[in-house]
Amino acid sequence: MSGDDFAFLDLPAIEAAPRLLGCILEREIDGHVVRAEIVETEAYDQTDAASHSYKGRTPRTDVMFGPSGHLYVYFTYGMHYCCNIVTSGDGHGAAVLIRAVEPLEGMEVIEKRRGRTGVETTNGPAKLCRALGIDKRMNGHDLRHAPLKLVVQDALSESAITRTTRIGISRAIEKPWRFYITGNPYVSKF
DNA sequence: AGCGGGATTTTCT
DNA sequence: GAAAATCCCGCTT
Repeated sequence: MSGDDFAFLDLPAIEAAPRLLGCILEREIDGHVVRAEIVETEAYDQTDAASHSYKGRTPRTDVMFGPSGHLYVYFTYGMHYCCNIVTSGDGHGAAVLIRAVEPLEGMEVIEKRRGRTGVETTNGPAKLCRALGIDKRMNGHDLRHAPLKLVVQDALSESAITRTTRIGISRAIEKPWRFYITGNPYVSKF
């Protein structure tokens, strides 16, 4: 796939989130290539009390208001990074949190970076950032380019996707804006 | 398997 | 000063 593969990221986050399932993150790190399939996502947008962008544009959330297809990385709990893919074009303050990925290539590199094996390497938003070497320096990165690319795949069928409420938030907990590939062992919580 | 607490720092009230 | 889009360890069933 090529060209305007990223066009769907100009849709609202709630529509882009399920569409990102099955897409691949390709990372060049430590002289190796690591590839992982996105298996769990959550949508956040400016009308949403749980979103970092809810209260408007700030230095922290600046990237969420920028062009789609870029990476929004935030730091939390004093030690963890989590990453989002910015959606809906300019000015809307929306993004999709990547909550879990399934390693496809470079598992040795991932396990070494994590100090864990199997599903424990990437079944959570901060875990996968550690595994793929995503931190503050990656904030704002355009996913069209190395060393971290989003490789868009065909949309999964609706029957392969489970939709539920989001995890780890205290506001707008009722919104069913979490999506995951049904039965995938790398999903953070069933 | 499940619960409780600690780590540790940025951001907002 | 408190909360935070979390993770890991240790203790109890």
